[in-house]
Amino acid sequence: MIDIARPILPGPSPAGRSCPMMYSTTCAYAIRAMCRLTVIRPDGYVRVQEICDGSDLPAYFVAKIFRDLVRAGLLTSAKGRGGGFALARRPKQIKLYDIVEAIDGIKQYTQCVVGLSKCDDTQPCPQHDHFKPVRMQILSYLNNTTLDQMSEALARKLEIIGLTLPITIEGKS
Amino acid sequence: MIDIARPILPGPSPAGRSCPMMYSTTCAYAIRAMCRLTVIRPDGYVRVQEICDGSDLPAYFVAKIFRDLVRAGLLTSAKGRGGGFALARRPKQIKLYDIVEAIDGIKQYTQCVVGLSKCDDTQPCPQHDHFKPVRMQILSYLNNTTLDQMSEALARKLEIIGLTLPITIEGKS
DNA sequence: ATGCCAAAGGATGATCGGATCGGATGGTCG
DNA sequence: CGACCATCCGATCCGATCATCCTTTGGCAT
Repeated sequence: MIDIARPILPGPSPAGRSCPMMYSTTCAYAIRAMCRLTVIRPDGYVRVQEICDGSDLPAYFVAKIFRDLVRAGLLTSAKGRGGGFALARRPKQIKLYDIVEAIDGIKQYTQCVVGLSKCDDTQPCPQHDHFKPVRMQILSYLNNTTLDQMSEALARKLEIIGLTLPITIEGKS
Repeated sequence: MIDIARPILPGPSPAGRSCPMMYSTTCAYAIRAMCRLTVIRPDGYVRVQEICDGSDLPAYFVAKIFRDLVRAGLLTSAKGRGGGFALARRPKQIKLYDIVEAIDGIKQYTQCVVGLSKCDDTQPCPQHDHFKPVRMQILSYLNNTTLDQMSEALARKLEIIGLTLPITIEGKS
């Protein structure tokens, strides 16, 4: 089994909140789960359980997240035997940006870093100008990274360490 | 009074969590409050109330945050009349990195973006490699931005829009 | 010394995101 | 048709974060 540690340890943390740097925990789950789905079967339905097996991804929660992704148009779903979730588009056509937009929204990437909603107009913001290039690079990263690339990277790494996801076609686990 | 909107509107948000992009809400408060402190009086004690007046900064909460910053060695404090909080070092010597480290911690900037604690060793991570340059730029931003610069920018913007912080020396509000 | 003042600290409540569960819905296959 | 299967949906629990209040501590000035 894959020994993937928990997202961010709560811990005692004299200094350190559990807030991730860029993605919410939910969004990180979404990204990882979609990558695994793509690796397992990029063009067919995959059950949630199949995706989460052998990882620390919480199946119930991933199912809920996937529902949101269906509404967002990134996934399709099918009930009943042989059902599950499938990509709505080709992996190359799904950008990291799309996933983040669907789950976390993109307001935070257009808003002020320190949380002032109108720092570019009349509201003073201590770092708006300096931060702009950083923000640009992040957005560029989100826009230029595709599910195709990410799942490719994941597959390669899994191969290197000698692990395989439960790749099954028309079969059961 | 300054009409500074709340950090991130909760709202109905079909897609969007209230989690800021990089800093926790608490950390954003810390940054803004320290900037205001610096603008008001960079080399003396300033009362919390004085800092928060005319802003949306929650005074009680800022007071609590400042306590942590005292423990972290970024601020000093003095009780009684004429007391308050003061910078422990010159504004040029205080990096944005220091504030973030004290409040949010820096684990998130060294960890994997998708939350895998050991993605660089044996754990597969779908985007570790591609994200590296982005992370580098963010860290560089945090390390090269000083309180001096930020408060300077804040002061300039306040001036442009014709607002002044309650700058009082030895006086009362 | 005494009174005012401001931070220190603890206790508490509100809110939100993360996570779980049970039943409803609807499709598939025999 | 009817049993099974997997998503869908709502309700809910939990913990951390955010925020407030009140009491205590200690320093300054008169």
